[in-house]
This record gives sequence, structure tokens and C-alpha cells, in this order.
Amino acid sequence: MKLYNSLTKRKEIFKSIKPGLVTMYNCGPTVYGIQSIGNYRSFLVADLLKRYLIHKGYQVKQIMNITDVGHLTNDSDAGEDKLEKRAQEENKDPREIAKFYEEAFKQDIERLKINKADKYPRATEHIDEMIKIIQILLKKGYAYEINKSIYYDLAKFPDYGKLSGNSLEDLIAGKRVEIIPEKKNPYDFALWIHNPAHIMQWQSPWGSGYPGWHLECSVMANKYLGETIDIHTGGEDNKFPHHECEIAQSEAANGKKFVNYWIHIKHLLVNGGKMSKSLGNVFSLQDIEDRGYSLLALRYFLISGHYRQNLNFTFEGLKAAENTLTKIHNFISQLKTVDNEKVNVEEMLENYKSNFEKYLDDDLNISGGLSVIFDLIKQSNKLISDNKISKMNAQKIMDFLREINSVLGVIDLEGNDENLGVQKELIELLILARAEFKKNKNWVMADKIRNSLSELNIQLKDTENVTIWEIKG
RNA sequence: GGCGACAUCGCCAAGUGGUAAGGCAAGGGUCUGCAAAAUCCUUAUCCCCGGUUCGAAUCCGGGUGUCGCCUCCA
Repeated sequence: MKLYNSLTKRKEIFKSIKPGLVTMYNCGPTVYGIQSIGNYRSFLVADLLKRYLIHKGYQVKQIMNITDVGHLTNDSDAGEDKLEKRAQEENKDPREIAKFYEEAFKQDIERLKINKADKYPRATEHIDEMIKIIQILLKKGYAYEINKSIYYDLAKFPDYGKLSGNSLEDLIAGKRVEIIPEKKNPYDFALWIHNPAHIMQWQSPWGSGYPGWHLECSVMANKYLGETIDIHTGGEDNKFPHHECEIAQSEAANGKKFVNYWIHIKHLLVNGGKMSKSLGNVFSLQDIEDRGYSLLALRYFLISGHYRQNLNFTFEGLKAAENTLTKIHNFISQLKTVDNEKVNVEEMLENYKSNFEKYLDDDLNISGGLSVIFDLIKQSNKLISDNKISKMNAQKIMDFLREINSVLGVIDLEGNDENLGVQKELIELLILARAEFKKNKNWVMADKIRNSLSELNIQLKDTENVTIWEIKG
């Protein structure tokens, strides 16, 4: 399988450090508010990648950090901490805020059917390790102390910028770097910040303060996954400076390569432009549901665009995704009812499977992967209408879809079968009654049953032999 | 000002040298008591200009346009 590596800027054959095991670190959320669907796009890509690696037979060890100590809005001491800001607005302790939104995040993940990472370590629970790495960097001469704050001395790390394409000279030339007099060089970033005004404080060898915001990822990746990890994912905005700083910290401290494959996920746009609060186009999962769309449709939408391409969110697009899913689910309902003469379906499925993998192997070519589903549906429908699909064949197709869905997670394979209990039997009883009415050409009663069920959100569909039903989405 | 990405049918989106997958939407037909579903058919020469090549959406150069990052952000 190939993955595009942001570091080398080309697709590379993926090879894990240890055979059969992949270590993956995902930049996770800062829990100072409800996460947007944009955030979830990047988490969904990590999920897709993990699911596919598992499909390929790897064991995947996945860590996603929870940032529960605020980042500064800039590297100066005067920066504002988002968590603290929120805490002040809501008149609460920052820890309360973080806890509340972390919980909300975890619920969202479940609702989006994102498989859980092995661990979601919190930044505030790793302050000791952060202090340790700062001490190592100081000892090795990569950092310096000024006024009880510690800065990274980037002049000592010439590789800085190799990920984003920036160079230190460019950064100065770019003149957006704010000059903070106490730093040796304007681009040096903070490892430890002394600022009595900050609410959250920890003790350190340099007095009380709080850690620089790039440290947590270096520390947690190292602690849970090792000094060199296979894959590191994050939104494209993290590439610079965050990931550059992680590299500088980890590689200087450990003397080893930090990450073999960097995966950066392009941003989700809304109506062709940046998602931003001022434009009022930042949507949460709740917003999506409130407008009557299913989260499964959202998952499909967010997953259906290649991760290295901006995906443009519109409600029109979401509607289209929902329609597409309906088509797949209709096919499954149909599949559950067939029972005709036999034809060998295994070869066909083998073919689709290898196509699916051929696409996904190529840097997660999701569009190609999805097209396999539609090809399968088209071919299967033809076989069904030719009465060539037996119950056993239908089962095999279902098993195939289940396998693919272990990677995609966008198909509801259970459909009507789940959580209905007695209701299910009642519905089928009514369908039976309607069949009698139909046989006697009592269209009034037949339509009455159909319409009444429809009002209860149960859609009947007459196929050639039987009537199938499903819950309306 | 610096760094980077992208530009393919009405919309979304594959395709990285051999004459354009797939989804949505639209139109027409079949099936059906009607409806829904299903199904069949129809719709592009790939932003512009120039070059390389027997041959380019695919490579090179130059335009134009869009988007992102450079300050916390997935």
C-alpha cells in the first residue's frame, strides 16, 4: 500500500517499523468547545486509515491526544489561552470546561461511528514528562532560559522547516514573525512559559508556569508509541508550526527520526470558503441533526472526498450523500428478500474485493473504493432481476459488504432488523393483510395500510414477489 | 511579503503518457392497480496559451483563477 508522505512530498510504499504493527499518532482536539464537522473530517480520515490498515492485517496502536491546557494565541507571554477565555466567559474552572467538552467529543465520536483509539491521553496529565524533555533539550543545548521561561533555540536545529517548506530565512523575510525582544531569534518557540496571570500553573525547576503547546504531542507519542512512530496525522494547519516544532523537539531530544509518514488532511470548506465563526458557518454534529440530516450521511459525505483535497461542505452535497446512502440501503433491503436459483457469485466478489483494495492501497483512493460498491450493486441488481441470486449468494454479498464496511463504516447493514422487537412482527402482519386486500383488488384498504404506515415513517415497497419495508431516513 | 495546494459533465469526484470510473441531479423508456423502489438509455475532450511526443486531462514553460498556511485552529 502506498501513502503520500508530506515530508517527502510523494507517495511511498508503506512499511511499518515492526512487521504487522503500525503505530499511529493523531493530533486530537483542544477541548474548549464543541468540535466542528471540519475537525471530524480529519478524525474520520485517521479512522479510515486505521480501519484499512486493520483490514490489511495490521495491528494498529493508535493514540489521540486531548489538549486540555490552553494554547496561546501566539508565542509571546501576552497570549490568550482559549481554555481560560472560555472559562472566564462561563465563569468556570478551566478543568471543568475541558472535562465537559472532552465528554462531548467522545460522544460525538461514537455517534459518527469512529472507532476508538487505544488511548486519549490528556496534556495536563503529562506535565512531568514535558518538564523532563525540556531538561533534556536544555542539557543538549537546544534550549535556553530567559526570565523563567524556556525557549527552543532553532538556530541549533537546521532541519526546521523541512516539512512545511519554510526556512528560517523565509520566516524572517515573511516578516509576520513577531519580534519578542527576550528571545534569541524571533522564530524561537516557547517550551515553558512563565506567566503569573495564567490560571493553570505547574511547578517546574524554573518556577511555576505552564508548558508550550507543541510539547504534549512529542511527549505522548514518545511515551505511548516509542521514539520513532510509523504514522502521524493532523490537519494541514498543523503542519506549520506545530508539527515542525514537534520534530525539532523529538528529534533533538531522542536523536532519532520522529515520524516515518506524515499525513496531512486538507481542510473542510463551507460554501467554497473557510469555515469560521465570524461567517457563522461552523457546524457541529448537532447542527447537522437539527437540520434533519443523519450522521451516517455526514460520515459518508466527509469520507467521500480524498483527504488531500479540500472538501467543500454544502447542505446540497450532504443531501446528495444521503440519497446515495439510501440507494445502498435499498439494495440491502432488496438483497434480504431474494431467494432464487443459484449462480456462482464468489468470483465476482473476489474481483470486487481486489478492486477495492487496489484503490485503497493507492493513498486511500476513496472515490475508487466507493465506486466498487456501485458496480457491485449494479451487477447484483441485474442478477436479481434475472432470478439468479440465491439466498446463500445474497448472504455472501452481504458478507462482502460487511467486510468493506469494516473499513468505510457508512452502511447500515442491520437496517430494519435492529431494535424493533414486536413492532417488526406487527408490521409484517399488516403487510400480509395488505397482500390479501391487493389480491382481492381492494385498493382502498391496501393503500390505507400503506399510507398509514408511511405516516409512521415506514415505507413499503412492492417488489415482484414480496413487499419489503424500511424505516424512512 | 514568504510557503503550499488545486482547476475534469449542472453539482460532487476518479483518472499522472495511449483517445475520459463512479455518485447526485435532470430527461426519456420498462416494471407497477397506483405510488415507491428497481432497471435501461441519454449528457464532458479535461481553465487559457505555447512546448515536448507518433500520441497529453496526464510531462515542461507562461498566464488566469480559487483555496489554504504563515497567530490558536483538524
